[in-house]
Amino acid sequence: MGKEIGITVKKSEDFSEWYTQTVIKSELADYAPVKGLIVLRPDGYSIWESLKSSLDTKFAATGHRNGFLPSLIPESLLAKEKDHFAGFNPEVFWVTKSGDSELGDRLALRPTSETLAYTLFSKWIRSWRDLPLKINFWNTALRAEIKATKPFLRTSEFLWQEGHTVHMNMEEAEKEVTDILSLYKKTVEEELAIPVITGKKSEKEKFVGAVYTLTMESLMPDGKALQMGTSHFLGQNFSKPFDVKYADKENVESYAWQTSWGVSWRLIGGMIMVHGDDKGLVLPPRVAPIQVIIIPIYYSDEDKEKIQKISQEIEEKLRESKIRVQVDNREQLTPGFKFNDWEMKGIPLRIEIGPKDLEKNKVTFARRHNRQKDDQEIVGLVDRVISELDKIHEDMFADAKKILDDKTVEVNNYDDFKTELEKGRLIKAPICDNPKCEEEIKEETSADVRVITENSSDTSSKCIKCSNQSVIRPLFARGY
RNA sequence: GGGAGCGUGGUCUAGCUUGGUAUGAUUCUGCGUUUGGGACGCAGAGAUCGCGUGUUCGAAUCACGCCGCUCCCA
Repeated sequence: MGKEIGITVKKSEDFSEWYTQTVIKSELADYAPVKGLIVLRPDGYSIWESLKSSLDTKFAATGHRNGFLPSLIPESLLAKEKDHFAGFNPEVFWVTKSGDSELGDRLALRPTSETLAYTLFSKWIRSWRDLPLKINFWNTALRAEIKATKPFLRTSEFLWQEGHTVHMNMEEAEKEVTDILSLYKKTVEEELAIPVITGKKSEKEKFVGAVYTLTMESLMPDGKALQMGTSHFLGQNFSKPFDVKYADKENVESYAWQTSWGVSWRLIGGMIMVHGDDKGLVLPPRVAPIQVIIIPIYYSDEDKEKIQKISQEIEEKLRESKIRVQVDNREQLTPGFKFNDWEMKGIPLRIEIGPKDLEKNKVTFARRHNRQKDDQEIVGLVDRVISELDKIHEDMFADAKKILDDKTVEVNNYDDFKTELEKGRLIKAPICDNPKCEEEIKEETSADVRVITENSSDTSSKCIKCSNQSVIRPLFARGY
């Protein structure tokens, strides 16, 4: 008995079902009453807040400020940049009525805010003294997902941040795009312990309306790549239709150079997939809503009093050192149940305190990520908890990095390409500069160019599709 | 775009073929005993059987329509 309480499938056997159960049962999120929408519960939101605060600190340090935009965009605005509109139109939710009366201009529930923000930018920017303009918005975007929805990965409304900047020249804008990508990479690696590969998107996969898109990608355990964040160099593609102009020092008007970039709660989905196991969630310590859970164990009233007292003392000390800690004092549950419960919820470090430990002036550490247990002296405990949490983070990152490295392979022909793809690999393969080849590969294998890394030019191989001389060696995979 | 499955207390589920307002477990509440890897006893709570229409004396069950959810493949 009891086995049905936790996750009922193995991660390696039914990944999709495992993912859904883990999200719901660990109480990160739940389904909303509308298809394709989810509700973030406090544990899920807490992770998002950690990411938000980490990003906000970095944004502020690089001169960005936060603002807020409305969620409705008139159709006339959204349609101003043609490619952009064509790209987003199929998944736009339209508001056509207020009460019973039809609206004149349909209103879009923002799928992204470029058009709205840039209308404002053209009002705000007059001279070179107004630049650079660096603004970020924490909000949600709505993109209708009719089929194949999945919590955090593919939902019709998602939490994200979208940054928008305006610069005097191309160099500065391009530097911004690169800086943001490395800021993203740092955040994902240092907060979520997820290794990523950075580079450029292909022409085919770039953001509609951008000159080029930088991306960071990671590989999930089911062999699909997940785009974890993007940073777009927009050039003057938007400043022209939206009239974002400034007067330079010689009072000559020119169009500004722009960027936009974003990460979403998809990062949480990636974190669940990369680190989770058959027992459920495994949380990276730095974003865990609870980092340390203390389980008091006792048999007699006498023990109970003693152990609750020491548990509380340890809790207070840890809390003084800014560790997110909680004592599980639920009396109706046995320690065994609590162990399983907190493991399903992914709490990185569990401290068990019972009579046997106290006799030795010790407590027991149980680590979630590798399930190792050992004794620890109570003296100096706080310092050891702090270093243990750091070590857990490093371990988790190293494990994930090893898997990513092991699963990244190079091939030189189409047959090997297909074989490796079936094994769920991230594949480095040479292709020519004919966009048709990329397209046909996608049609035939459903794998696409995920990222073109730096130094990936390769003119000495043959395109895996047409056998003509290759140009680059990008990374391919099936994507989410 | 194509296909499959499902909808019954909070959760999982029996019943549906062969119509008679619902089975069991878990959860929840109270009391007591318990507590080192998913404890137990007793008492109690909790369901317009996804929605609508029809057939019928009577519908979870039959018919038709609708809605929703999940999964798989392109």
